[in-house]
Amino acid sequence: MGEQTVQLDGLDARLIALLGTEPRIGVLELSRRLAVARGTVQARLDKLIARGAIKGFGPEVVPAAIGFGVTSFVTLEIRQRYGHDAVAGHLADIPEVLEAHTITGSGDILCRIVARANADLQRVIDQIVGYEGIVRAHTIIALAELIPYRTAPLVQSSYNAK
Amino acid sequence: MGEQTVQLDGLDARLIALLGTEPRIGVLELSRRLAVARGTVQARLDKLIARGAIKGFGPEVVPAAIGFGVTSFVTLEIRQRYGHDAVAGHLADIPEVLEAHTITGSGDILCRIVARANADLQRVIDQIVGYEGIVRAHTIIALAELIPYRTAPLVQSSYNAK
DNA sequence: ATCTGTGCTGGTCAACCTGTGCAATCCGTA
DNA sequence: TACGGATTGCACAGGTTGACCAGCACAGAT
Repeated sequence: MGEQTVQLDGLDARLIALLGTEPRIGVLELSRRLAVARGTVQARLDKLIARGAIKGFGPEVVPAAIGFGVTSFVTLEIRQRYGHDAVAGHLADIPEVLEAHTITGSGDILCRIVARANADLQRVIDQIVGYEGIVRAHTIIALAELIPYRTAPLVQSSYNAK
Repeated sequence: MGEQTVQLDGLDARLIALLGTEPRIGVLELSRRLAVARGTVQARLDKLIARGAIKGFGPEVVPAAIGFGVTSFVTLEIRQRYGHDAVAGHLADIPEVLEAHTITGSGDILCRIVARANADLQRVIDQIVGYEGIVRAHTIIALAELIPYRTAPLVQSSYNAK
């Protein structure tokens, strides 16, 4: 359940866009801005959440703002017989690992790491490769954020107009 | 303003954690769960937001749930004289580009791309490399999400206990 | 043409929450 | 000991929520 895909329409898209710009807004205010009935907004929101299109409204913590100014992408090569899951478990224990994916191509896992500074990044990477299931790590440091993570344009482009 | 770093304490961390698990919760309910006064919760939240530690409470849209099941990481090599900004502008026009960073090492820009399917990914990449400022693209496809994007463990580990 | 399910509308209701202001209290530091 | 900053408890008015309902419009099925 929830793993299906949802086809958005214009109202859904406007709703998400509006919530994106003014997140703490209420359902009533949303209905006013969108010029629809309050119940409609409630129903749409419920549906989007129920179907998994919207995961949640969690506070978006900015790592850089709480002292983790260095972002890096690390490609890991793993010892196959250990399996991805075991390695994933190891990575999950390290708070600085913000996400991890298995990937195609050279390297087996790509993960996003943050650290307080370059020297601190070294510590984190040492911690990662300290696990015997990991053979090697290739580190790429992010210098500047050209496009911060966003989904708004995607939402806008993804609905088929009524 | 907002680009400084904030030192969290235990209450901040608990507050963020609680908001993470139950995002639609109100300030009053938060204060009850944390066993502090409502005004304190409000003050803390305001401060966290004002200092940039929390960027917002936007709806977290799941690309996979609205039809974009393929995630990939693309490394771009650019023609230096065009400059990063021009390329960033081009990338920003493509909705499927969810984020982009300048990076160290081989390649100049790393970006995260989603697409409806592998064939669709080809279309998006063609669109990206169609710009003359971009020399080459190396594509890595994400097969599975071992660790979905998270900041909770980071927040937990980042405060110095009172 | 009629029926039917679905979604939207506009309205009501009681209960609750928010934003705001204020005086009192606590606590670390000068 | 005195000060400033943070926290607490309390109060108020106004707005919001969740739940409900009847009416209506529309598309598809009969």
